[in-house]
Amino acid sequence: MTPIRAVRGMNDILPPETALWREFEAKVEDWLERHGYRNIRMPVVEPTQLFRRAIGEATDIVEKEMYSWRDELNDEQLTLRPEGTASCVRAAIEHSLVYDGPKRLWYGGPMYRHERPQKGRYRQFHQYGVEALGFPGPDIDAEHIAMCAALWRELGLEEVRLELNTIGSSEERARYRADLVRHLQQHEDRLDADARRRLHTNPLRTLDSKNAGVQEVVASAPSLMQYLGEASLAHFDGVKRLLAAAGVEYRVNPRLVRGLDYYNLTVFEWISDRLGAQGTVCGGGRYDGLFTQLGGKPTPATGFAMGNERIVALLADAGRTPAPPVPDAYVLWHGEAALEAAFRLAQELRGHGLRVVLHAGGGSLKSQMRRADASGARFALLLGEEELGAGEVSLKPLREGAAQTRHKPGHLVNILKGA
RNA sequence: GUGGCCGUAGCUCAAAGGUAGAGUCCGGGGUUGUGAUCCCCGUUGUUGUGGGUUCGAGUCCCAUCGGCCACCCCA
Repeated sequence: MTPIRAVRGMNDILPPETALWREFEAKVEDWLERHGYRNIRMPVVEPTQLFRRAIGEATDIVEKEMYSWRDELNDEQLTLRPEGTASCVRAAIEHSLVYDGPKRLWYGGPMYRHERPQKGRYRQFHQYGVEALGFPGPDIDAEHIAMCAALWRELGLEEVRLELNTIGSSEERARYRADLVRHLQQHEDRLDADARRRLHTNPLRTLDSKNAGVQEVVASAPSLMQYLGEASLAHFDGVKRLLAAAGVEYRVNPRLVRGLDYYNLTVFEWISDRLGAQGTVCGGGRYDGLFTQLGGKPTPATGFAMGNERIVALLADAGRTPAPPVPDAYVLWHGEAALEAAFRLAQELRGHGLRVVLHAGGGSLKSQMRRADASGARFALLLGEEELGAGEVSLKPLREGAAQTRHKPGHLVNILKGA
């Protein structure tokens, strides 16, 4: 019988790597709560229409990367969420979360995109998402960026750098878009297939094309910055000023555009050079239009998401794997009669808050001892050895080579706790 | 979705068309300080899968699945 394998691009995360994940998650969630963000949890499955409306029909995600199907029982079109912002805003509208004022929210969990797997890109991957709903000013944009900077510092990731841009309002973008399309069409012979296809669907995306010929055409194209009005420029200035005040370094990248249609004004990306082609560790920006796009009241908002696999990869790369928890005692037993006593002893010690591993299965005393040593436990407790008196337990320190001693079970708690 | 490289024991890797191996791990035993080191013995494979070429295929060819990398895209 051929064994069943995991679905392509969807990975098991195994010990000891899970220890690194849990440490990362604990640090991130502490950091979020410290910044005043509260946890929200949304379903993994949403109506397909949510993402079509929020992310945009002409985006790669909606065009070809969503896990979508028809639930025949209810005749509904459903989709495994490819990102979290749409769900979060949907929930905010559905439950009138901003009715009594703006909200700072965070969530975490798996996202699904049907892409070809490669390093740092998987079909099921994990994100932490952070959304600030109902805040209009550049201060909240800067807060998001600055809190990221703080997180990288706390995680010890010094090499992550910030790229920043503004993409203006939808009106400004529309005017720019028309001129950009005109320019691209004048040089259509030098565009690649992708750029041509996007001419009428998503021309802004050609700005960050890696194709050399396309780059030349883009270099001579008008710049979006020239189309920005006073309000947009002031917003961008506000963000930059606060970042400077907070000592956050950034590089303005005028070609930085986002792959999701809901963004406006501020957009940013945190990038590492140590991850190969998938270097973006965190990305986000402002999305003032999304609430109305999804049928809610006009509500300004900003947010960002980080790719957990990529960040954990950076942590692992830096050799930051935490030591596994060390048991206080490993209980061995010699003979069936001793198993019962060992079982009871282990239970009792655990009841006192001690970490106790009971040897399972048989094996020679030597192999049991090897297990005890491999477990990292501080002490081995042996029951049922011939030289021991009735009810006695032999206690052997595994670390510092001290002599082994004999005890009644009642004394062990104090010894193990005191040591 | 397109292209390049790669799939041999649980893990790390040998075997350049001619009997599938080593280290590690795991199990048993010996030395020992009932643990480490050291010594002896033992288990582990449809060589990813399916076809083909050949007297003979882990090795060559085709397909397929999976992995890695790049394009693409994004977190």
